[in-house]
Parts: sequence; structure tokens; C-alpha cells
Amino acid sequence: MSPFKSNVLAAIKLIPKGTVASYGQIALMVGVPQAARQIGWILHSLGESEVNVPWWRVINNAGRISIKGLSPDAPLLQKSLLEKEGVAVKPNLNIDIEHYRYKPSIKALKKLGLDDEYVSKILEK
DNA sequence: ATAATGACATGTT
DNA sequence: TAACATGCCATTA
Repeated sequence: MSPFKSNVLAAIKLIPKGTVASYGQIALMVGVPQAARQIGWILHSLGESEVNVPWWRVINNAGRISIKGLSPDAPLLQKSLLEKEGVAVKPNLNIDIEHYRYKPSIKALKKLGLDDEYVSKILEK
């Protein structure tokens, strides 16, 4: 497994129940601000060994579930998983992301192996 | 080694 | 407000 992938998975595991994060956020947390696409790519290729990864807490920056087309029921599965955790998902699969947005803590970020410089950069933003 | 792909993001139209 | 275009970068073929 590439270090990038394991970092991403680690970051996603840090997302608390009942909150959501955007792909870009995760990318930020692993030190590559513009790797949002890779995040999604990794989630798409998750196997059973990564079932402990809360992939459903990761959505796009517009607060929408962007997996329609993969399998017809995937978005609905994600919807129910989120609602089960107390996250309201509108019928059109759109979420009030600003309300549930996960804000990483310094401690959490350091755990991912980011240097202090980068950490403060994120918090600043 | 080069080219194509994609669960995205952001700036223009 | 929404559709369109361009940038990005790890993985695959």
C-alpha cells in the first residue's frame, strides 16, 4: 500500500461520527491540497480490508454525494448511513455541509505526520 | 517512459 | 444559478 493511500485512510478514520468532510479537506490533511480526485479514487477502490473506513463521511465540497452511476443504490446507502449518525441528508442527496463540517484538531493533524508548518497553515485557513 | 483516467475543486461563462 | 473548462496528481495500462 502506498504511503499516500494509508495517509488518506488514516485521515478519514479521524472524522468523528456525525460529521462530514470534503475530499479537498482530506487532501489538505495528507499534505497534498490538490489531490481531491485521488481521495475519491482511493475510496472507489476500497476492499473489505478497509471496512473500518467511514467513507460515507466524505462528500464533495458542494455538500453533495457524488457517486451516482457506480451502483444505483450507493448514494442511498450513503444517505442512510449518514442519517443513522445524525446527519441530515435532503431528498436530493444534498447536505448542509457547513453545519456538519469536520474541523481537524492540531493533535489529529500531527498524528498524520504533517509538519507543524503545514498544520498551522491549515488551521489558518 | 508516456498517455489516459477519475467518489474533485475552482474560476469563467 | 448552472453549465463548461482547466488544473491536479496518484494509479494503471
